[in-house]
Amino acid sequence: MRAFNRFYTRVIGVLQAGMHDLPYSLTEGRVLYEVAHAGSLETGELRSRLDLDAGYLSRILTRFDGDGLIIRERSAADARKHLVRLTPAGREAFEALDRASTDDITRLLAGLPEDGRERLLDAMRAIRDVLDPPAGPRTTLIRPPRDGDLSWVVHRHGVLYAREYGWGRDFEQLVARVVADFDPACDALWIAEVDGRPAGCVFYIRKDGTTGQLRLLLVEPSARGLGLGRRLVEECLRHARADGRERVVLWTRDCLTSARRVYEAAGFRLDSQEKGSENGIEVTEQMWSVDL
Amino acid sequence: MRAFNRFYTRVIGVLQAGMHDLPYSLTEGRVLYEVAHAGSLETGELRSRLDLDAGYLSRILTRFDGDGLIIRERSAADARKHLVRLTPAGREAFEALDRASTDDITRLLAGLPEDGRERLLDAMRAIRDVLDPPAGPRTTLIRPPRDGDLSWVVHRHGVLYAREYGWGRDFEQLVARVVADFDPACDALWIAEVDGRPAGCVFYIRKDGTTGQLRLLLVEPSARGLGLGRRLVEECLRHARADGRERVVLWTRDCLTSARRVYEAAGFRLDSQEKGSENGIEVTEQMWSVDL
DNA sequence: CTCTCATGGTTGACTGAAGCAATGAGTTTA
DNA sequence: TAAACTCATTGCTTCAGTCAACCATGAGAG
Repeated sequence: MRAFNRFYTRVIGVLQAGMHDLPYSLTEGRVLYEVAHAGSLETGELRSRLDLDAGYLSRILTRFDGDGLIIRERSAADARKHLVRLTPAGREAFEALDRASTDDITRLLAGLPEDGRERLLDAMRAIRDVLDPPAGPRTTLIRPPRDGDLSWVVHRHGVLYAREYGWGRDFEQLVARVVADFDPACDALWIAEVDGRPAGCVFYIRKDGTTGQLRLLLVEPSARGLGLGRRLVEECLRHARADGRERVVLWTRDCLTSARRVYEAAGFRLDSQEKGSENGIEVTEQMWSVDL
Repeated sequence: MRAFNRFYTRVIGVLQAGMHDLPYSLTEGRVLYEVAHAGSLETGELRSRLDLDAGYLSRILTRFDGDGLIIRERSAADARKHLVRLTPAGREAFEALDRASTDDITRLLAGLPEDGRERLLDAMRAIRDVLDPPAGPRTTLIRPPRDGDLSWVVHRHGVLYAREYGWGRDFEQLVARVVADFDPACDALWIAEVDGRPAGCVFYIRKDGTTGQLRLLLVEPSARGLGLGRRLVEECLRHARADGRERVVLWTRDCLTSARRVYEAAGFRLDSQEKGSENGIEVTEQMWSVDL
């Protein structure tokens, strides 16, 4: 991590060096940025956003005012406070700055291989998500599948169960078979999204007679505790009723305790279980069902 | 990307703020770091590594010398140059600095959720790999499959072909079926690695009689041009011979031009082709074979 | 209504980081 | 051996940013 910090400090340094021909320091640029994006802003707000010293900010604003980039005026509500907004000249200065920065980044990105940009942006998003999880309630959504979801399902099952329970090839193939046999004409699949990215899934499979089967319920560790498991199961049962089923069954293993709680809450009851083994690991297969 | 830069500047700032009780500036810390890691270093080398002004560096070194952290001595080979190395006190100062930095990072990481650390480090590695690809020749390897590879195969096929050719659910299910039907007792799979990470694959499927089939040849865009496709196909044919096959066949589509070149180079010839359509997109299915 | 105190902004003085340029010691080359 | 060059040092300067004193305004108590 420290190696990365050293490295990235240098990257940022290189990008900023490219902007040295413009007459604004980094901090001044940030001020312009904030004011440009807010339209009109109290200086106090500006100060706290950029974590600047009041005196320093005052001087910067005085200079900007002198250069005709901004207009400062007293707040009508509280004459102690000042409001700041950009003049046309200020907006132009901001846009020049913005353009210079965009150019630098474009130049950097242009030197990258095909898929590099995407990987870069993915990784950056991941870092932000980890270090500074978006505060407010995360937006969740249960939706029908799209292209790409099936391979996502296989991949995440493989990765997560390998990590959490050590299940290997047999399990991956089992998942692949379910996905391969999935028939959109009579089966169904829902994907749970958190903030626009897949975070869980469940399959509904139409069995013979009046029975349906729930399969491959998964919720990403990072998305647990949001009630997605419950909603996925509910969606599945609702669909089963609409599909004329009288009963839904599912297979699971005793080690999947959090899934079990979801099944119980949805009305499933344990019908039978038997011990088996996979790759030398003891597992207890369970069969659950619910009457609709 | 700019949002990330702003964000990460703040992260680095926070980490450095935690070290403010120590009497060294960021640059001084970097100097200590370089000298500590190099053992003994010419000041010129130091200057170019850290990209410092000669005067500024001279002053820093003078101060360090005064504080008894380093020893400066003239180079025996060229008395204009100076050599710098740490005194025991200097090493101790460096270690204190190092410890403070480690502590800060540990504290930051401790506040993260379970899988966060891993995602963070993965993402950081990805960013470095993209922005500053390890120079020397990349190490490549063709190896038998491990746990997790099957789901990787499904996932990358789904993602890459969706991106490059717009193939969707049908193709994902086709791949899933191949993976589900894969029988390690008579079939085979090889994974190509670049720098220790999966970058390609190929399946060998034993067909009836004396025929084998090559399936799901894939090389990541970032790993193309390294000859991995050729090596995967060779591995597959070698195995087919060892498995007593007289002939290996494969299906492909005419739009996969780079794969075609690999097949031709390996001795495959086009047997037949027919037009079809998938999701409304025209495709030409081709059948190739090679006699062993 | 006015006095007091809190808040917000401004200004002057100051510090530390860092760059520039002149200087001098030492080295290489014509 | 003199000229050209390299390298470290030092004085001067700039710039970013902090601190503290000060002034204007607003809010609440008597």
